[in-house]
Amino acid sequence: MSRQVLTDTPVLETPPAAVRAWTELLRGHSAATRLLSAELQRTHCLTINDFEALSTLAAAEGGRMRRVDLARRLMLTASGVTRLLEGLEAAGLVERAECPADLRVTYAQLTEAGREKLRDASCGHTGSIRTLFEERLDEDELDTLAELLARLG
Amino acid sequence: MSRQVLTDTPVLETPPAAVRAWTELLRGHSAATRLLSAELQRTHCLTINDFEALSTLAAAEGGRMRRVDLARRLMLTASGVTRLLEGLEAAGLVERAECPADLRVTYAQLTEAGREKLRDASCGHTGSIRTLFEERLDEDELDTLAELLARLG
DNA sequence: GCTCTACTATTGAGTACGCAAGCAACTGTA
DNA sequence: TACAGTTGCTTGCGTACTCAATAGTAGAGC
Repeated sequence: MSRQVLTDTPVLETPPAAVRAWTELLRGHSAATRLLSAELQRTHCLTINDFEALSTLAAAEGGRMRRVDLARRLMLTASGVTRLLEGLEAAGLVERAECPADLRVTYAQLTEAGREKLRDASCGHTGSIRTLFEERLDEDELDTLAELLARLG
Repeated sequence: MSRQVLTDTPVLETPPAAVRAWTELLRGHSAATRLLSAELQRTHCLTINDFEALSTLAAAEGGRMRRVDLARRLMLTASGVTRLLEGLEAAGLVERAECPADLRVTYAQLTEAGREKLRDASCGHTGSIRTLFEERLDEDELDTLAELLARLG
């Protein structure tokens, strides 16, 4: 059996731009997530998705959304949203509301406590986000980044 | 107790660019990850991190890295890498190698089977990535995206 | 030589998802 | 009215992580 040949790697010398973008997306997401998640957990006992859910509901008309729409918005599966809302309901931040027009659907309804929790957490969390991103990218770059990423959804 | 006041939301009308970039990062990552992960799992029984680990090792000198360096590269914790490599070792794709100079460290060493698995999976996975990204962004935009994301790590 | 601190790696416990399967309610077709 | 297909939601189960605690090793200061 011959020893390992000395060629370093069978991989292309310069990977396609798409692959670089993908690996940087993975790394960037991990880095940002780890930092912001730890901060949010420490200061307000919320996960990132908890916060995103509260914030999405707050922006929705009447502070309510069908669970399935919330799932799509947060890029979760239906079961993912069930589990996420379990926690928020247990904490009294969100409650269930029926839909008289369609008995299959139940709304996720932001409570007053939820709105308050969001107000409390919002300022600090937004601050963390801005610190992280604005330290590294200027305003134009952030716009560009947001616009390019949006096209992946 | 008064009825809910009619103001729609207490949130700023236009969120700062950093916040938009962050939420689009979350959404873009979810969308891309779900798609590519399902594909890779289906075609080669690998998770995204399995693939990234193999590919990172293949690009490293001698096909080996200290576990702690691999962790940093993949944006995982030390324990995360232990668990990830457990699976790859069990599958015979990676093996342990001692470091005579420092008894604390053990290398993760790509095996020939691992190199082969990577070759098998590489083409299809790269294809999926390119399809996903190049359908939505052109070459310049991909470069820009990669560069901007890289600054978050 | 010793001691103290820092680093590498593993393990146990807990968590946040996803997928597959299932139930109930709606919709369209005949 | 009856039946098939779709949609909204939940549940059981598996998995890929994390953090906290632990053990062994290295290196620096004395």
